[in-house]
Amino acid sequence: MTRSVADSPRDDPRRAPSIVAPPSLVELAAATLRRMIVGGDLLCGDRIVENRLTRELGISRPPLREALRMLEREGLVHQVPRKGAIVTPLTLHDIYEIFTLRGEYERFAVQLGVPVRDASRLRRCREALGRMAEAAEADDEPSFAEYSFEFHVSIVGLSGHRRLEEAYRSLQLQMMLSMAMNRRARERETLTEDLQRHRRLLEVIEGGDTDMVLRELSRHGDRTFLDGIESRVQGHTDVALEWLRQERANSQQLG
Amino acid sequence: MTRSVADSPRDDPRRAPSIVAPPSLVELAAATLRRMIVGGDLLCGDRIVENRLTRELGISRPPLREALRMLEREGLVHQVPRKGAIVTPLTLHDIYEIFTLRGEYERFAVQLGVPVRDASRLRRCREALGRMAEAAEADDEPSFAEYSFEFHVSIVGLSGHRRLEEAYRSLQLQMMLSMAMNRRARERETLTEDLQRHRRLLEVIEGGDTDMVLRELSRHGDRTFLDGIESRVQGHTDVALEWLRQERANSQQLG
DNA sequence: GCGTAGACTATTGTCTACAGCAGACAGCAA
DNA sequence: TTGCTGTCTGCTGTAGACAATAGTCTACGC
Repeated sequence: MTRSVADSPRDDPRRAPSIVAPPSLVELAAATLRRMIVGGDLLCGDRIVENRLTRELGISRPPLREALRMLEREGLVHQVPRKGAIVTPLTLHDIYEIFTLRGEYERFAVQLGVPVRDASRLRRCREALGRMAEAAEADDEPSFAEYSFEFHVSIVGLSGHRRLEEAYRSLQLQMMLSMAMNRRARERETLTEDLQRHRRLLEVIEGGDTDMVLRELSRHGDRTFLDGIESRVQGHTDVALEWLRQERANSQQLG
Repeated sequence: MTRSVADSPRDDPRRAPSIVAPPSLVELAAATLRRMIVGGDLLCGDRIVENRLTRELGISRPPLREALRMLEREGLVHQVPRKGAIVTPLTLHDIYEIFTLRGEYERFAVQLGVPVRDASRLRRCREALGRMAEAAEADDEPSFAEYSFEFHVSIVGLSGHRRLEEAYRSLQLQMMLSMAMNRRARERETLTEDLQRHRRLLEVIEGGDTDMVLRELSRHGDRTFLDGIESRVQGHTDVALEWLRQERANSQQLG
């Protein structure tokens, strides 16, 4: 794995392009933790004991604690004073929040970024898609998920809106966390089919018709994930249940 | 000042309601730093030297560093490995990003939250407005800004969407940072006029007509702040300049 | 006079150690 | 046997110290 799904964006235009990007233990620890969480090594609600992790990662507590603070603000970790940290437990309401907000981010990004002005941004999408294809070829599901993540972020990146992209990246991580709860749901769909969906999306984007992209996005969603979700999580608020009903109705209508 | 604009939300429903909420030095340091930054004690681009701050705040470096990590993810502070931290410098493009994304957040929140279902959420808005009125009465501008901040956050809180509210809170802090760059612009408008604007907004919200709230919001903006902004910041991208032109055209048309 | 190499200072990155609090368990009493 | 209380262990919160690196200033050579 050459680049983690969880690395901080290194392409901040404010920083002069340096030949070497010296990593700090904090960033490395944060990246590793993100991988562990979205990869399913740590499940929702699991306690995160600092001493144990320092042994596993081979670092001392201060950098680990700073990394935990970062993940806390990203929403992957929940810290309670004097009681420690746990992987954020997700309720159905949380999943409702994650999906709806992600939808808004994507919609706004497409409105800003399509038709595409900057060719280099499109290249970034194509590269991610290319890596997805390679991973699908090799039947390497972790890598596929990683590059799928990068692909979606790069789509939002078309907007040229860094804050939007960063917010989206953070939320997308939470989405991967929620999906780590039930991997089985995704197995129904083959990597190849998934790849096709993404390829079609990029084609529509290159077409430049904003509305058509929005329609394609609305049917793009990972709705298979939502099947039977109520039985696997708690926190069933009214709005969340209502949203779930709507999503399923749309899903049937479209596909 | 009983409650900082920068305090973390204590009303997380996942945490059992405890009699005492023991503060940690990290949170206290983060709150203090936020106040210093949005209050204008630290200006954009100012270096943040850890040792100096530990002396000023009377704490040691580890909690301060953790606080800095939090502010970094909030976008108020920019850290470069082995070179230290600075208060995030803002370009015109940054201001474009902050304003546009904030607008999207507010729009989405209103769509979800108006008409209001939960009366307790409305009470929160009214309380913030009440405190604004008190501050205006006393001609206490810092407090007024603080409660205005809380008012806007509580408006977004009507949506019942915690992640949206948190993202909005973070962005609103950056907006206050950008406004700290030129306090003069706001002096033209009296606190009373400002209060009236907010009061009208809340009335429209209580009316329950979503579209009408959106219209009111679109003319609510702090556009006086944008006057002559180009000369005070750098980073003039094309999209940012185009946006600025649009904003001014809308501003003239509406008011 | 200008450029460069060296040392020095200031600042960040990291680690170890100690203090304080929370939860668990055992012992005692009713 | 059940409930309470005291102790005890493990964890987090914080502090201070050490190591490493970047920036700067000075002195030397060309």
